[in-house]
Formats: sequence, structure tokens, C-alpha cells
Amino acid sequence: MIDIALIREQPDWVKEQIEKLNDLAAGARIDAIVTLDEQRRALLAEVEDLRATRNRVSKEIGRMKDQNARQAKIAEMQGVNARIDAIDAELREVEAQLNEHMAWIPNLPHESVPVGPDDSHNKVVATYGELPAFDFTPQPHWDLGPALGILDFERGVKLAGTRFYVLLGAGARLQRALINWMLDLHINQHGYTEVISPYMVREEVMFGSAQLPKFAENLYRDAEEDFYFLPTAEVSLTNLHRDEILDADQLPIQYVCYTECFRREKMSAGRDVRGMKRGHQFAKVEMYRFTTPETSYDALEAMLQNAGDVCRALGIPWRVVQMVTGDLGFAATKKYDLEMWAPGCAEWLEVSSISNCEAFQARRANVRYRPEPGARPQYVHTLNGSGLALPRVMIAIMENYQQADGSVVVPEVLRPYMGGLERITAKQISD
RNA sequence: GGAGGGAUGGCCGAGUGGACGAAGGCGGUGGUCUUGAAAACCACUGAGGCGGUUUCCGUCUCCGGGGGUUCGAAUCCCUCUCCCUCCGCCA
Repeated sequence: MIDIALIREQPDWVKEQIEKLNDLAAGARIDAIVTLDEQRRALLAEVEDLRATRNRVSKEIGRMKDQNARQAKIAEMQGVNARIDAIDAELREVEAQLNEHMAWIPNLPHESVPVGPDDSHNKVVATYGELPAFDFTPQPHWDLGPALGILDFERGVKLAGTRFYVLLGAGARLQRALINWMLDLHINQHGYTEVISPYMVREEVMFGSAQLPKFAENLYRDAEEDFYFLPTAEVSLTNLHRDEILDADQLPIQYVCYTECFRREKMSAGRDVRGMKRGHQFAKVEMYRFTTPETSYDALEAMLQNAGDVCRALGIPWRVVQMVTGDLGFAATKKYDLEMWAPGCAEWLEVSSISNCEAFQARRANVRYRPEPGARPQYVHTLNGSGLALPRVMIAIMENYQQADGSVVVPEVLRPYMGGLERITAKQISD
């Protein structure tokens, strides 16, 4: 949620910002918000005035001895109540409409974000590492994995349908090694505190991190208990300090959390269907920060470094892409993606997305802090970033570390996490 | 799943229809005293909305959430959520 005062005071400027996001539907709501906001405040002033009268007279009634005068006052207040009820009903309607509109207004871009209509205009900021040269034709992971017996698409489909797969043997262990190594790296080197959270959360938690209402069709839910399944750990981490007022000296708070993520992928139907690029369930190690408003952009750059450290240590070529305004998404003011090179698929794969949401989520989830003892609470800034998403890292490892014989060398940093295993070969499975 | 008991400010806890945004205590902040600290004493100490002559003033709302009764609700009624105890089931 953005600050409604911004819309009230500078509606045209806000419209310009939303135009940069290419969100026409949201821009069309601004005029309605301005009108509803005015109505709301007028109704509020009127009904509060009546309430003040009622409060005052009711206290008088309590002290009155003269029964006739008392009954007259009570009758008078019944009339006042009828008016209060009428205005209240109107006010509720106006507020419901106002809230509905506000829930669909995206966050506004930071001034440093390049303006562009869509993802085709995103800027490659930096590229690291050398693309590997092969003296054979590198295979895609959907051939490599099954041949090694570490990745099974047919059985995944048998269990759960399209966009599911099963990891087996050294494949399963490789993913587990990656998760543990990434967590340890962020905990030990980058100062994050590990969190294990519920995978299922309440509806208002989804609203707090801005998954709802806009992305409802991407979410799985349990209709009977009304639980929603996490599409990312960002959801639970945003809401971890919901309705809290933090002390300034608690900030920054840095969390890292491994979860499985569940996404219906209705919006990407037909895209990335081959292999394990885009599943309905995937593992992700998520970094998250709560900061003061003054430090959030430094924190964004730091998180970019944190995710880059993972890529660097794995020895896989990667690049940093800055999103243009038209590809920022709903909640971010500024966003970077990290992409790893996958020579078998011959494409750059997004393995991390790092965003500053400023106070957008904090306002929705009501997470505040007190800058000074005794000062008024302010909204914190929140940032999230994958560190990293597992399936595409698995793809990148398989495809970059593949050998002519179809085996896959295990990156050195992971070997201690895999019992010293140096190479995944087909016969490894039966061992 | 069955039965019962609860939810009050940062924390503990009193309050069963009228001066209650809420006793008292703890904690916190400031002050007095002190060379300093402690102790003691004194004062202050929730959040949000709206308006204004905007380091302050006025007003409304908030006693788990929502709804209702009433001139008036922390207090009465309905409902939901959560917590606790006992029983059952269970990784």
C-alpha cells in the first residue's frame, strides 16, 4: 500500500509514476481514490461531531435527577443516533470502496529505476565469470538428469501431474547440499538469522505481503481451513513482525529462510514447460531484511552482493539485470534479477530476484519502528531476495559442470555437504 | 474430536451498565537528593484517524476480531479467532 496522503496531495504525480509501471488499470483508480478520500473525510467529520454530542449528553443524562428532562434528552439522543447510523452506513460503503481501490495500487518506482515498458528493456548491469567452452555439445538438464538417474519427470507426473518432478539419489542430495551450504553461507558470512516458518498461512498474511488480492490465481489454498500455501518465504517473513512496533536498535533485522514454494503458474501457462525450470513446487532459500528508511537502498545493494557471493562460490557465470519500471512487479520500488548461464538450454536463467519494497509491505502488514524513544512509530522498509532458488541452480550446475561422458562434477564448495562426493555418475545411483 | 476456563496498556493485573483510555504494580523517561551510583521521593509514560492558529490544541475510535442491545458498554447478548486445562486420537 502506498501512502494515501501522496495520492491526496499529488494525484497527477502519482499517475505519472504509475504510467511508468505500465499498469493502466491501477492508474484509472486514482481519480476515484481522490473523490472517495474526500467523501470519507467529510463524513468522518460529520459523524464525529454527532458522536461528540452524544458522548457529552449521555454523561449529562447519567447525572440527571428530573425524570421528565431525562426522558426528553434520551428521546433527543435517539434522533442523534439515527443520524449517526445513517452516516456510518454511508461511511462504511465509502471506506470499502476506497480500500478496494488502494489494495490494487502498485508501489511506485524509485527515481533511479530506468523507465521502460516491459522486460525486454531490462538492463544488464554486470556479467561475471567466463562462459564455459565445451569440446562436445552440452546437453540440457532434461537429458542429463534422467540419464544419470537423479531426475525423474515421468514419476513426478505420475504423482502430481505436469510441472512436477522427482529428485533421486545424488540429485536429491545435491539439492539438500545446496540448501544447507547457502543457509550456512548467509548465516556465517552475511549475518542472517535462520527462520523455519509455516508453509501455510492466513489470508491476511497474503494481503500483508501483497500477494492478495492481485495474485490470487497464482496461489494454492486449502479451502476447508482457508489456508494459503506460500508462493515464497517472503510472505511469512514480511508478516513475522506484523502489528509490531520495533525498537530502532533492533534494526536492521536480517532473516534467511528455506522453504518449498508453491505456485499455480496460471500466468505463465505454456512457458518454460520443459525440464525443471518452472515447477508448481520448488525449493528456495530466501533472504529478507527489515531496515530503517534511510538505509534500505544500501541494504538492497548488500543483498545483491550476498546473492552474488553464492554464484561466485559455485563458479557459474552469472549476470545482474536491473528491472525497468514496466517490469518491477507490484510491490518493488527497485529490483535486480540474478541470472545464471545454462549452456545446455543455452539461456540465462533467473535464480534470484532482489527487491526493495520500501514501506509498501510494512504498511499492509503494519510493521513499524520507533526511531527515538518516545517518538511516533514509523513504517520500516522491507527487502527480499532469493539466495537462491534451487531448481535453476541445479540446472546450472548440471549443465555447466557436465562432462563428455555425461557425468557431472560436484562444485568444490558442495563436496563437504555431499560426503566428499566429487562427481555424479550414472552408476552412482545404484551404489 | 468431547468437556470446561480464559483473552484488559511494553509486561503483570483490578475493573459486571454512567466522570473508565481504564486502579495498582513492574518496566521506561525526566527530575529532586548524591562527588557518582544505588535507594527513596516527585512527575511523565499506548496506538490510530480526522480537523486546526501544527514543537501544540480539539475531536473521534480502539479493553482479542466482528456484529447487536442501550441515551450511555471493558462491563450485557450473538458470533468468530486464539490461548489454557482435562479426556480421546496421533508423528
